[in-house]
Amino acid sequence: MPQSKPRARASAVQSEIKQSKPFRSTAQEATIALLRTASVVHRVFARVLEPWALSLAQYNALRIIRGAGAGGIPTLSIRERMVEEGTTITRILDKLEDAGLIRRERSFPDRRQVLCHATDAGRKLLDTLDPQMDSTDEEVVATLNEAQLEQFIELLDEVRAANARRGAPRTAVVRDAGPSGRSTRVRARGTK
Amino acid sequence: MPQSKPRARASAVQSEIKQSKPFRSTAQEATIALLRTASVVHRVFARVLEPWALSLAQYNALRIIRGAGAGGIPTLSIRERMVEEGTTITRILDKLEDAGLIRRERSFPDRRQVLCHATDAGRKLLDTLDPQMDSTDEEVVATLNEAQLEQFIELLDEVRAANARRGAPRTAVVRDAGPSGRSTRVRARGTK
DNA sequence: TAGCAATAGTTATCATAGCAACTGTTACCT
DNA sequence: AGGTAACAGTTGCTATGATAACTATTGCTA
Repeated sequence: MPQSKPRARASAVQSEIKQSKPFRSTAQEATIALLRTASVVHRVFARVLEPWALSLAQYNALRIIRGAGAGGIPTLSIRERMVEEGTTITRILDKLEDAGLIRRERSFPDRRQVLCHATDAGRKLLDTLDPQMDSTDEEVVATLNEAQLEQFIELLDEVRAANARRGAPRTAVVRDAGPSGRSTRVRARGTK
Repeated sequence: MPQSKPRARASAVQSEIKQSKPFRSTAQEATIALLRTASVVHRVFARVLEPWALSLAQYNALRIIRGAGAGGIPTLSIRERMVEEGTTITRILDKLEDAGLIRRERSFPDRRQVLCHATDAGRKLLDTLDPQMDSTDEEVVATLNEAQLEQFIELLDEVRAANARRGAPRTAVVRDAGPSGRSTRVRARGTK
């Protein structure tokens, strides 16, 4: 892989973070731009949700639960669908339940599962929030035209797909196998 | 910008998070892709740094401090240059100091400032880490060619620039371009 | 059918992000 | 000078993220 070529174009990130020296590579500039941009956009959404005392993670979970409909949805299924596949799903749901936005109940007959349902209050809150969040989506990327948007998504998808394995959260891990080699529990995610 | 048109191309994000319905808009798909991708990439870097018990934020701070050279650098200048412009710079530096990687001292004659310097141990650690981190930068975006990389960076820069104000941390330090040339700290919220 | 592993979820611990309130220091302005 | 505002940085509080250890239930299988 060729290291950075000298770059002609002025760099926004470079001036923003006041680096005197250029990035060591175009690749580095890209990764930094990605992380910085996501950080900024994350805060934009957080600001929108702030008046309702909802975090972005809570909002996402709530939307997933509403999307599941009357049948409810088990806890870990929610986690799989979260935007940031955090491992803290239980506490997020605790908060939503405390706020009266969702309801949880053990499922039958598989009593291991806990099914989550949106309450009327939860659905009502989302009805209020949806238009604002939709607008925010549009505003955040408003500087890009349709073609650029498509490009943007494709580039992001490629990068994410290429790093999905290395960047997967660490989940269930081994309870040491021992010499028998009998019981290696492997990562539930990132296996294929 | 028109709301979502029906989209032909298969969506990676869509299948990953198991949405049954399509995104409500292309804009939404883009914002979700951005946040998800950054989350994955962040973890990739975290994994690389994990053996040294360094967080990505700590690594960035350390690099900034090393870059400042012998003169040292004041605390808040570090924060301005951080990739994620977090407000927790003091505690990040505490950890680096506890680990013996940096040294802090009150500056003279302006005794408000605290200048940070990299120790020999800090510089040595970075010398070890730099090649690995450089490789990781390359690996993360390895699926993109140079032209795509440039595109990627430009799109990210545009989105970030457009949201910089709304997405700024609340106690952001704003270098006011006022005639006096003095810098002023304002609350991001009431500003402009 | 006894034993063990896999699944579903919770809890504990630690580190970090975000905000706001606080201390100490310097600069400005009259 | 003296008062006030601005600056530099720290600390407390709360929320979230990452990981691992734990309980309870179900399923496999020998």
